[in-house]
Amino acid sequence: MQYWLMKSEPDEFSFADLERKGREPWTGVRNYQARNFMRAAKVDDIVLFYHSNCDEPGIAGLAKVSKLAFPDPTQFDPKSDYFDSKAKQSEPRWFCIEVKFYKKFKSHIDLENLKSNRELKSMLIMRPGNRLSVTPVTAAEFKVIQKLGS
DNA sequence: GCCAACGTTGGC
DNA sequence: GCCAACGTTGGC
Repeated sequence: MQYWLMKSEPDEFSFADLERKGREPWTGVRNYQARNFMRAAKVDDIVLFYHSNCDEPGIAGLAKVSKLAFPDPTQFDPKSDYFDSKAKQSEPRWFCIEVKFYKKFKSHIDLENLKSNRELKSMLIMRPGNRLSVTPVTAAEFKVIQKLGS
């Protein structure tokens, strides 16, 4: 059982969108390290849903991995923003997982709150300039965050 | 909209 | 395989 933090711009796809839809394929990740993390994710792993590049950056709630990594279909779609001309059906470059809505926090945990917590200093998300859209979270960090959200 | 951080590209 | 140039991310 692993914990992951996944970023999304709420203008594109928000936690509320996930709640409404129930589940969503996490397509469009075009970074090798993030891709590798997704390939390591297992069904029922917990996902912290992070809102980035918005008025209130922070963790909006929890999701769960509902499907193991599979080839991201958007890489083969010339009409998609995420089209990759170098990807082949026989040799996909990019993968995605499916996530499903799990739980809302009582309160949105804003970035300021995360930053002020000493126990969360180690989180990758706290590193300045960190751009990874999928990062692992430790059980200890998760515990602290869960407390902040309840 | 600014800008620091950092991943990727491509010429050599 | 180095590294400068370039593009993107994301908080502010």
